[in-house]
Amino acid sequence: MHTEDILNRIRLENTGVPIYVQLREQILRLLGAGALSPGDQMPTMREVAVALKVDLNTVRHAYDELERLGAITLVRGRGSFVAEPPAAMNGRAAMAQTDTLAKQVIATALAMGVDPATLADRITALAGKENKP
Amino acid sequence: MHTEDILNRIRLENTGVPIYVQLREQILRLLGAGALSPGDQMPTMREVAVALKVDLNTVRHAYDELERLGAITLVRGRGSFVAEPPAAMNGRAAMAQTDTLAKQVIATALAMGVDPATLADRITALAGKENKP
DNA sequence: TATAGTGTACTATATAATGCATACAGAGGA
DNA sequence: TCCTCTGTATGCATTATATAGTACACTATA
Repeated sequence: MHTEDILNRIRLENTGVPIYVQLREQILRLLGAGALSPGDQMPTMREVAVALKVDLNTVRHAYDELERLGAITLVRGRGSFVAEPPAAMNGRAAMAQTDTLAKQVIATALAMGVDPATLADRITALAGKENKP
Repeated sequence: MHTEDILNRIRLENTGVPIYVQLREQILRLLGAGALSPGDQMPTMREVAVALKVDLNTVRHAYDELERLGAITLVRGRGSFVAEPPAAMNGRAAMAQTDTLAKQVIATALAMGVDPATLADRITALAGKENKP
């Protein structure tokens, strides 16, 4: 809905994982879950830095990677905005890519002793949490 | 099951996550999945270092944390051994583990431009096929 | 006893990450 | 224009991470 949703949902932990990686992953997840729509303004780098009590450069590191991944767009003087979805969603190539990733995930799940079907359910639940009905 | 199972299943990636954290998490998962039984000998620190081409000190960092978490026991001059299961790893932790993997998969999917929900459907479909040989 | 294999413990070096402070440059509104 | 907000860019200090090399302490076995 609003940028506050992003800020309120990010939780930084002390697990040895770099802060900018945690930011990158969690924001990616939130955007995928539909917390913001393409074109919506992202929370300002300074907003994130202040809200999460993290350095501006650390936020910038995360935002830079998000832009490199095509998830957001940085505009000097204006702000950061959610990019259009990667356009790869249509076509046969996308299906092949999805299947490849699916097989990979299944292999990982089996190696971990996790039931793939259960995992799939959780993916659906976590990814669809904030989808607008 | 042998220690080689551990070595063969560990995959280190270039995602900004420290190597010792990747080792810690993946070994934890493998042990939780029953790759080795309590009392079994873990791969030697030097074995891990050589097999994965990382420094002995880095492996030690991971093993130290695994011991601190109660997952393994380090015995000087003899080796490292799988500790008794913390008893908590079987109930709730399994769900948490599934959720963690689900979140990782979602992040990966988004980075690849794949819709998580679509991916979940494909996982269900493909897993159903392969589970009935 | 002697040897090989184990975990343990340092030094040293290089790079990355983080925080803090200080700016600079472009966009947009009063 | 002036002001404020934005992203962008430094410099500096500190800590964390990773690698390399060397050595020590302990265990088990030949």
